[in-house]
Amino acid sequence: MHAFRSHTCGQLRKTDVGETAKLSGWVHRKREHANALFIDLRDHYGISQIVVYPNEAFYESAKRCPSESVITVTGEVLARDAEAVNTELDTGEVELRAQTFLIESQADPLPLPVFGEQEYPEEIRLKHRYLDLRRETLHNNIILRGQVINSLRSRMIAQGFTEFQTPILTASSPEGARDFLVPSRLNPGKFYALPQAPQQFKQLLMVAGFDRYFQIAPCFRDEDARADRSPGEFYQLDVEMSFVTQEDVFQAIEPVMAGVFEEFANGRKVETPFPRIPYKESMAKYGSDKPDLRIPFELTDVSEFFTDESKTGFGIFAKITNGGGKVIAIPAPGATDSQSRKFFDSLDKWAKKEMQAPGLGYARLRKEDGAVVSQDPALKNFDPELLKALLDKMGLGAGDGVFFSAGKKAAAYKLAGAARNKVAKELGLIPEGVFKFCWVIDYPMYEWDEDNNTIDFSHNPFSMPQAPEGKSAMDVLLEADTDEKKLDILAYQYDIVCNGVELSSGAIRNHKADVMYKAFEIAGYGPEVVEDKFAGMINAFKFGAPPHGGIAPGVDRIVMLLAGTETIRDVILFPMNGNAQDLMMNAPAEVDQSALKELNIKTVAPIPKD
RNA sequence: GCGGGUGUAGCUCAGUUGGUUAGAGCGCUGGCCUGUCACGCCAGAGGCCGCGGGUUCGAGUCCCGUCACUCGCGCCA
Repeated sequence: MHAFRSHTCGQLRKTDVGETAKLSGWVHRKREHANALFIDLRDHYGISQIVVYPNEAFYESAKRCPSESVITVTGEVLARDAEAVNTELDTGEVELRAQTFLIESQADPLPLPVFGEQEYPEEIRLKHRYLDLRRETLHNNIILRGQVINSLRSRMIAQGFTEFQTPILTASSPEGARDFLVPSRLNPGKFYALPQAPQQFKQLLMVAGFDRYFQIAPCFRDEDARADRSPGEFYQLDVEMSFVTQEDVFQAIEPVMAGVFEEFANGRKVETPFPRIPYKESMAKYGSDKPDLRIPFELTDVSEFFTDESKTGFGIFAKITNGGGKVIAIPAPGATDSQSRKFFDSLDKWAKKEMQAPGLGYARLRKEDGAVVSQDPALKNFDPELLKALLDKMGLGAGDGVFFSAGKKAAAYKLAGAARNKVAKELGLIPEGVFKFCWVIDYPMYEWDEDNNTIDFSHNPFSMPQAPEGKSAMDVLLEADTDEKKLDILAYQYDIVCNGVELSSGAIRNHKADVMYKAFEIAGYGPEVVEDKFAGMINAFKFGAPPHGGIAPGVDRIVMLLAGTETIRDVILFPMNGNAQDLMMNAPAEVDQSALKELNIKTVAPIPKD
């Protein structure tokens, strides 16, 4: 018989009754009864019940064996009596009567109980990740992750893509995030950067004629964490294709995404085809370029209703709208009927505290003398006809509520978009069990940089500017002789979004060197910047570059959506905490002076705050 | 960098307007129980109330500071 097991803990069935079996695993739970000790023995595959009778020499040792110790048990497979069958377990019709009992590895008292679905503090979970990973939910999430990646790979390969491995030690890449730097021993004073994405490499692969590239690519960005953004590193399904239009990229990727989501949906619906929403429309309707389409209501620009203070009796919004600002209405269907005043006040408080906004106005709508009115400040003194027009435009009536986000255009929409998500969540208006995707398209090429009062790239500087029939991208750039015209230029730049989670950006790339120089010139960068920062790529484009484009959906976020978890850490094996520290491995850490000396590096004390 | 929340037993939490010896459940230890499977019953151990300062006759509770974790803003095209 094998040294450790003849079967796994999830394997034994009624057909094995009478056989001698050997199982190894972790002591999951113990139950001592008057005349028998029951042990739930767990491994990766399942749980089997071990029964130990008091006449066995090892009874005391088994009884004292701490939870999560690893043991090996040999014994006879017994059928359970009908009333003793556990229908919850696949192995519940049988049990193993222990005849030998060996503790392979005894466990100390646990900092983190494995049994049960109790929530535990992040700090302890991360420090003892190997224990947390034994727990069912996390264990299953990680298995799911492996299956999803496998599915993505096969779907890409089936479409004629080839997987490539691009360098990890490379030069600073053009993505715009902070780089992780790696000092070079052989080149004193110089540094590699870890790739923020294999962007230039995949474009170079197109120049090299490989036509269809993909990679489950590790990416490194030194930016602060969020619930859906792991600090430091993440994986994306990096894709690039030659001789394609934007539509070709959509046709290639949409079936992959829809397919993998359907494969692991587990009863949840995936709506296809994915709607396409222009960026401008997305901002207007949802206040965001990552709209959650599950939410059954949209934003409305109601600025025009608030401009005349003599008709609204509400000076603040009049001042804002007359000063070029916006008032954006967020409906709260049924909230006046279903919620107390506290609900409305708490959203205002949330806007002030969490969003660091001036506030969120609200109005509760009730029927009085046949008309729908509100006694809350924003609408209280409204001209009746104007109020009716406002409510008609938004389709609101008695029993509903409405919130108002007011301020400069960008800030007003940003708060409104966040409020739309918040209101829908609190009112329980986000349906579970459905994945609603969309493509957000037609991103602007440039945006106004408020801080520096200049025009800058709004997204990826390597996107191809859109040009109408008969005109070239170069024509479009040359004709944009005012800031206004420059800001109107659209790019072949797109995002794919699912349930309000941004899965990926992508673009048809700018493969023409002259157009690239011109595009950078508009954003205020001379040719030397292009040549210095993006040397590898721009030089390659001078030797015959195919038109190409691609996309890079985030693997962690895909798994997160499929696993239904709130934080991205729940689909990552060994995540770092919010301060980008690995509490288990103790990283980052100081290193020996000798190592620094070899790298020609001296550290200095951190500059004290003020 | 900024803001919110949290911090009480190994873990999840309760702890009233400041008032005697800070509690419960889970876990742990010991005992009991003829079959449990979140077993049940009895008993026990376990606390710098995050840390530092202050107010007060008296602080888990109030004030100031600080640290940690977390959520968000900035940042991440």
